[in-house]
Amino acid sequence: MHLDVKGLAKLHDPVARETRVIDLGAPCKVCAIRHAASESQLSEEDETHLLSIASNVQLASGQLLFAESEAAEHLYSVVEGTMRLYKMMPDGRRQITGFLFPGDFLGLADDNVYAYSAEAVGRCSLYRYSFVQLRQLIGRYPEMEHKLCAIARHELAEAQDQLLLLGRKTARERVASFLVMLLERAARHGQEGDRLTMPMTREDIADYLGMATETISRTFTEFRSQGLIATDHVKDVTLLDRDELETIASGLD
Amino acid sequence: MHLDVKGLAKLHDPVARETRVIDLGAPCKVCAIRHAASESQLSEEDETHLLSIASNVQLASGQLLFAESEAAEHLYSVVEGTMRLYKMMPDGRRQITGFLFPGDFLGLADDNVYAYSAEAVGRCSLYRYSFVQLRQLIGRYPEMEHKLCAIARHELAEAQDQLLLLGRKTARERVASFLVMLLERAARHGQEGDRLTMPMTREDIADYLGMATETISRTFTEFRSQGLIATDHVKDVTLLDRDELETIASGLD
DNA sequence: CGTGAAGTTGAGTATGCTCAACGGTGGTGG
DNA sequence: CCACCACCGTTGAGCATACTCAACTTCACG
Repeated sequence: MHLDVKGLAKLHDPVARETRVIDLGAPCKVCAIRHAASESQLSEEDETHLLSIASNVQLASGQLLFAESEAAEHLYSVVEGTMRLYKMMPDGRRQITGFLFPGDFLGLADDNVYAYSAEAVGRCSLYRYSFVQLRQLIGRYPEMEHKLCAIARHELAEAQDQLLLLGRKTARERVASFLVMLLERAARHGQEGDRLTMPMTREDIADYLGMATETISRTFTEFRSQGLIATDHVKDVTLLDRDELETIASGLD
Repeated sequence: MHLDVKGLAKLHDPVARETRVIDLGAPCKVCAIRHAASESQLSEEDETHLLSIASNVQLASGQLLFAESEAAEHLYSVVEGTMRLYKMMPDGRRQITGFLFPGDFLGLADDNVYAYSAEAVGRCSLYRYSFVQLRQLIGRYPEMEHKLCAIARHELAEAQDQLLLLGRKTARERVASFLVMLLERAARHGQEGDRLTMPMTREDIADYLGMATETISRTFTEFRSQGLIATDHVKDVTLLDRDELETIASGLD
């Protein structure tokens, strides 16, 4: 089905792994707090508690943050940039389980082992929280556990939507769902209008939607020729007929 | 791709919804506690706390417990029988997001709304815990929130495995994965050996693996003719070559 | 302006779906 | 207890969707 030989190369050609970690000094804190708080769903108070144990991590484009089945020692939140989470099969087939944007958390692990690998899509800045310190923090502020639980439940709901997409939707429906989802996400983060920027490659999108890159390309072209979208640049899309795209996404076309 | 017209009928033909709810009297408690505790991953102490707010629900075969996007008022755990969780598309396409067995929890909701519908595969017995009382319980025993969080994280990890299956695995790989997963589950619940019983129909399996029932059938036949499995009855399978099935499941065949 | 990666387009094909017929099985009622 | 019936499962034939392979174009970056 997908004997992607290029994938094999990727497996054995990881981008160097040293991460630039910066302990947050007082001045950095102030400007960074506002940014993170405005994006995430946490209360400002929780943000402040979390930041007290945070350090900052900078990733180069394509750099690996952690790998699947590694011991999970840190929780992360995205400050700036986009992350991709994925699982690999031994022959190089890849399934991207999610894209993360500023305010999103990653690293919640089952059995203290990461369930997926995490890589930076472009340059990326994150906060890092050690689980050890996090547990102490929860000891003092038990309601923070509830927030973590809410994050996990939210991720779970998103994963289940994706199960429906991968198991039962057609190519058109998948791409339409993807576009609508990205636009909703952008709106939730304050971006108004029908334009959106997709920082990831066609291959990333393909591996997220369970398709081949060529089919992604063809579907974009089809949508363009039907007046549903316009692409100023390859990665900048305008949703010209959002209603129709939502109809397609839900399978009613 | 999947314009299943029969599905439409199903949509409007729900099994009656009255659930038999039994408040647990003292004698019932004693025998039931042991059963639930032996199956679930919770400590006996947590079990006891939970049971103090539990009532028992009995479902007939095919009966709906709750529907997607309904207000979530109760958490449930399976005592006996099998549950299927699923999402539907407007035209009747269905994606089963999971099968649940004794000891499993269901009903953890994002935004206080169920993310999926839940139905009994055969006759089914469950415990029901109201979220209101659960919150009080957590107030007294805060570490119980941590257990709920662990359940959510575990569900999340399982959903992500399923994403890889649905997005990137072939028919053979999906069915092999399914069989191996069921056997591991049976083993975790104390069932030894290579035999397992699948209480769900081929259609259920198909909707879980993102395939057509015919392809499920054909794949079982193929596995049988290759000496990988034996089927005494349609729903009773013996895994004759578990190693090979695991190899196929992971994509190395 | 050159080079390599990313994206698009085309042609042919394979995997798994649809439609259809048939066989088995389990549950119900006579 | 047996017979019937509906549902479930299996098998076959043909086909559609989306994949593979390949060539070409565009874009980003030095």
